[in-house]
Amino acid sequence: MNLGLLCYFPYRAMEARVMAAGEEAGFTFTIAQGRLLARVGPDGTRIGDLAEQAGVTKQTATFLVNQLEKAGYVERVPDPADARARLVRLSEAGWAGVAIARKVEAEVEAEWVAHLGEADAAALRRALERLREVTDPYQ
Amino acid sequence: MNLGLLCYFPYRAMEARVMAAGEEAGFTFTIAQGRLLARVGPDGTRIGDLAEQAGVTKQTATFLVNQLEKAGYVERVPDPADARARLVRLSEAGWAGVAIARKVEAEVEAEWVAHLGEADAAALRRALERLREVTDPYQ
DNA sequence: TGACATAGTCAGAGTATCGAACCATATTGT
DNA sequence: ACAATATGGTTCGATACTCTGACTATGTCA
Repeated sequence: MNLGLLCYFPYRAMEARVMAAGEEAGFTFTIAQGRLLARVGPDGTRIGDLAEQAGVTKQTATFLVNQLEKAGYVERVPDPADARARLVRLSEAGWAGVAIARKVEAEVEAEWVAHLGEADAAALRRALERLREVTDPYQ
Repeated sequence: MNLGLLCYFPYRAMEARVMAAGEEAGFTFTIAQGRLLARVGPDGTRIGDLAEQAGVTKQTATFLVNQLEKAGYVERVPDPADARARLVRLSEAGWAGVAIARKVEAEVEAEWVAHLGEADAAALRRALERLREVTDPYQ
């Protein structure tokens, strides 16, 4: 079993738990929409940056942000730093969704830490952060 | 940054490298097809098991296996243990594709080990394997 | 033997994704 | 200054993926 695939299980489990909690709480966004929504920063994020971080093309990100905007989770505002760009920002409903996601993420992570033990969990985090240096071209 | 998301970067990087190598070598399967192909065991695997491991429904797996079968990467054979079931088995071309994937996986993993150091990489693997116990319902 | 469960497929519809082409604004070189 | 080029984003068209629901065939169990 290669390390990449071993990384897949926690990732998938976390995403499934977060999505289930979102649905439970009445949020209607899809997985693909959620992946973008979770990456919108506190002061807004450009479409292109969302696309890079989520691993999709700009076109796909545009499409998904359109859905999220129609559903009322985000809004587009001009980017004061560049007239070509627009910032995607969370609406109140978007913030509520992200808040639930963060809460569930913390819960799941606590379960994992309990399973691994504090020390091993901390080591895991450090190793993953270092691995990110060579696996995330957009960090 | 939550642990689930930290797991996403290596997973995505590994998949991208493997897919790129496959394309380079003239293989034509898509990402979704590749995810199934990579999970076909040496003696064949049932559609339902492929679906569970890849995280899609049986219907989707049926669809993807149809594509893979048309493309000549797999074949369906009766499961001697259960007349309802059929085993998906790799064809010669399928084996060739998987062989390349395994080779690239090993190369990428070697890069990661070089970056992390032997000891930390081994610890990472152990932690991920233990995490799998609570995040992979189908192990 | 009948009721129920399981493995797989088919059909239909919705969602996601990409490549190509395009517009508007920035940046760069001369 | 200004042409050439790069960048951020969008639209369009085509394709791939995925799901739900309904169905057949076989297995299991009381």
